[in-house]
Amino acid sequence: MTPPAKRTTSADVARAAGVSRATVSYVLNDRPGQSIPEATRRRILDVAQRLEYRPHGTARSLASGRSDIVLLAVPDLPIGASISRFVEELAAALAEHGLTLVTHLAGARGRPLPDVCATVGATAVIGFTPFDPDAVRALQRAGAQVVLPPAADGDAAMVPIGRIQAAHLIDRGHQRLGYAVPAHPDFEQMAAERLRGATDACIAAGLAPPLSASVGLDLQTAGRAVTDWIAAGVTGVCAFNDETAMAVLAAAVHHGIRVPAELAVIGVDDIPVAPLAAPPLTSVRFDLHAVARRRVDLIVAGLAGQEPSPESPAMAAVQLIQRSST
Amino acid sequence: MTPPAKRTTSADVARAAGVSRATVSYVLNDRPGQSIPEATRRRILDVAQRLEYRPHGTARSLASGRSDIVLLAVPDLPIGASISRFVEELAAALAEHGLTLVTHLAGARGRPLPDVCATVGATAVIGFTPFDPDAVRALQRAGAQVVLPPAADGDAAMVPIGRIQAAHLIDRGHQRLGYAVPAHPDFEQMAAERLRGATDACIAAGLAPPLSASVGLDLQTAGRAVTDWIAAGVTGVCAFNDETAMAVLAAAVHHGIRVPAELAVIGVDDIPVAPLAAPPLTSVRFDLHAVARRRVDLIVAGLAGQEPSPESPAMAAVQLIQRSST
DNA sequence: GTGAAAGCGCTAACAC
DNA sequence: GTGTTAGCGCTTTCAC
Repeated sequence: MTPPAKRTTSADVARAAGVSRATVSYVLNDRPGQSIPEATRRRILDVAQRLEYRPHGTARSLASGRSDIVLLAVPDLPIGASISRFVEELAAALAEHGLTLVTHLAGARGRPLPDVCATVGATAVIGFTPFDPDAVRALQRAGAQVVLPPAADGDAAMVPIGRIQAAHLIDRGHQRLGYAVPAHPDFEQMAAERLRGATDACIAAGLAPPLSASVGLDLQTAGRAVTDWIAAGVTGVCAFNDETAMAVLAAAVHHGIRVPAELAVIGVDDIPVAPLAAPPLTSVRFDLHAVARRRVDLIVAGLAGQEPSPESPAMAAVQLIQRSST
Repeated sequence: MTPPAKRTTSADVARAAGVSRATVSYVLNDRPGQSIPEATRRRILDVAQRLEYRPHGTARSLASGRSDIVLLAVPDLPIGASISRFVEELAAALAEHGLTLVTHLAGARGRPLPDVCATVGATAVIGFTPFDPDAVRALQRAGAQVVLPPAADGDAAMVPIGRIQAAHLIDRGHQRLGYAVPAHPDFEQMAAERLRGATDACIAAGLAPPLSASVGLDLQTAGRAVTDWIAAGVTGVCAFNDETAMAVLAAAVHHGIRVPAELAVIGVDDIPVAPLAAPPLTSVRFDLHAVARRRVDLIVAGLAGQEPSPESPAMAAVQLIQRSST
């Protein structure tokens, strides 16, 4: 039969160390202002280690009200590997504050986010795209103390990406730009932000805004976009992401259009296969580390009761990876 | 100031419905053998809905011992979009059983898995690659009642993939096969399983086992592998995954080797950009849905106290997506 | 059929 | 400094 595998409880530790459970609690959470003799302290820590004691998070959070669990809601998008880098950064940064990150994939057939939030007892919920006020309210009622991004804010971080892309092409002499928006409707909002960045760059350079076109991951739609662009005199295209960029690339090659001579293409994310494209794809990569830290700061501040936070709007450090597609 | 946002508690529902908390609990969990009048039942359900009552998972699991939370441990690998499809299937299948799935990305800088398990109070833990006995024990002590895959078992599901790949190439007349193992060390185990499948297929067809070579996501290593293969008379290559396959493809093109005429290549996963490769990449896609259901069955059985489960070894339904790289 | 009461493992006042 | 005590929100036996 399955071993019931009794967990080690805080009482076990207390007994083995010859102190009370309260003392154990104090030591393990090293609460300040409880001058406990170093000897006792060490003994308790020792015993806990030896017994492989692991605080029962469930009980702890019930008692304390806090849970130290942060829930990351990932939209059900065909997101690539870049997201896992972000998640990892986030988890690491949160861990430094004693917070535990778990992820929930939003998919329609799974459970609704507020349910998940209530089930795991998350203290904070982080999303990729901003939550609307109703969603925020629902999450709060489900126990979340902090919900990010709060309003239509966070996506401001997307703007610089488009700007960098366009600026790069403009730098290289392109005067008429195209923008490839992915066909997937869920990307719409994000794409609009990035396009805005590209538009800003064009206007700042005295050029016309980019000619945007919808591009799916197939030669059909990509081909149509490419011919339209060429017809309009576009010589450089910013793609929403690398997948879309690769579709543009493939379509250009398919139509006998030389890249980058006749059409330059730049993506976003620097996915693993980007260097393997023909020609290798120029891409833009943003500093997930910085973004993650920023998010974590906001959470920690929020949990500590401070309102939103002082400053720092969109400090997404964006890095350009130049390859031969531009 | 931030609204404290008092949660609706089961007591609130009880009061509003004019019954006791016990009754509310019975109705909401519809426990059998508690013949409760349909009228009361409906009233309680109604009130709960109206009050947006959401059971406090934390308290519930503390009281009941169960938690209905399943933790998926995702290895920190450059896994692509296929994983998110799998996660989604899993979440949906679990939801049907009232179980909630959350994911933890394993990364070294995050918190150790047993800690996460204890913190969220997971009832079951699912991994991608088998856990060794020590890990299983640690997770059990952290509160997990079921841990999958238990031993070096689950990966048997990988074998058919390699088999199908090789069989496809053999079918198309290839007599000498190559196998592209990814350079990333963490894929080693999985790759070995898939290679085993490919080897099986070769032997069954009276051919020599595939010539395996390590291929990173760069032209360097891929190029070396390709020239080695060509020198050895290899005409068809099974790649561990699509990324690796695309590296092989790119290297072949770079070396002026025609695909598929001189070298055919087949990948795994059918990632979004696979059709965009030059030439479009033949791939193998497995039925995540079936795999997910299988996993869920094992979990539900395990949670119900039944041991491992009756049968069904490796029923991964594998589907071939034929494109022009083979 | 429904309610009262005893905890689940832990934290946090408050006494000693 | 350390132990005692009262819950956190819920489930679950056991009376009514």
